[in-house]
Amino acid sequence: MSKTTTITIKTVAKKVGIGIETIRYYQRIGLIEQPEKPLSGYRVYSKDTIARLLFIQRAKELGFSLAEISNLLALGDGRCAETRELAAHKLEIIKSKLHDLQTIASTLEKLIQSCESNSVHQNCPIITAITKK
Amino acid sequence: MSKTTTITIKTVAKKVGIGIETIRYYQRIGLIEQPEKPLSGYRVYSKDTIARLLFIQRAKELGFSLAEISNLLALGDGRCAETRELAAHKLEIIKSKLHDLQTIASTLEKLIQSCESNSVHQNCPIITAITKK
DNA sequence: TTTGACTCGGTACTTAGGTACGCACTTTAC
DNA sequence: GTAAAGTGCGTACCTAAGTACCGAGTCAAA
Repeated sequence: MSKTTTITIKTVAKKVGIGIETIRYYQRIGLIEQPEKPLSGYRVYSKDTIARLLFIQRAKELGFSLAEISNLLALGDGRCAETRELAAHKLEIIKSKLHDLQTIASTLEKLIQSCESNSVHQNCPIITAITKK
Repeated sequence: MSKTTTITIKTVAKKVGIGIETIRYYQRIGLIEQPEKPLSGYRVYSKDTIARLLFIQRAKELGFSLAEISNLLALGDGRCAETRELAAHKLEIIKSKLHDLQTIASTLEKLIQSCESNSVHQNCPIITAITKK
């Protein structure tokens, strides 16, 4: 009496929370496999595919690119050191980006402040600062 | 007796520190103007163009997109409040990105640590964590 | 059985910011 | 005066991660 839904691509998309086109795209670039196509009819997906897609989603949230995720998946569960290497490298890049953004934010903050304390309507300090650095 | 170099596109590129193709690209998208072309010969650039390009470079360093820089340039020096608005909006976006990256960095850091204290060769904690979140 | 929803497969388009190429000219250096 | 270097212009290509669209086939419900 259980609803044995055949898992079509739409079901997968819903479960994972992505679009059908995205799944097809991942298939095109080889990030996930396409299930065999029955002689006639629609392709049927497995729970493994859903799990893999969920993995991909979470890795994306951690800032990994699809290419990097592909590597992570290829490494799998058994090569801890290499996985750690990948993660550490990613962390370095993220830290460097963080640093850059912090510099940018504090510069912008200063510019905005100087602008706020500017009563003259002419000669915007922000523009001046960018111009004359 | 002074070296009156005609400012050709290559001169501009060198002074600003960008490629010729980039200058042409900026012309294509209307970010900078193309000087009139003499009936025969090469286009001659002005110091204003160089200044404008330097402005663009610095604004880019502050995280502004070319579209935003276009707005900044259109606002010019006289509309301080609007410029400040643009900058403040940018700052908000950058702060939000900063926050996201910080979250990502600390998650990654934890994962890497758990991986380092893992003596077993099987079941990489990083993969496990991404899988089971 | 027919209609509407779904799927397949392929191709094209999107954004942002360039980069590259090819051909015909022009300018400069020797 | 001739060769090399530089320029103009147009077009195509690049990355990343999708998104959109099309025609033809398929499935499910009424």
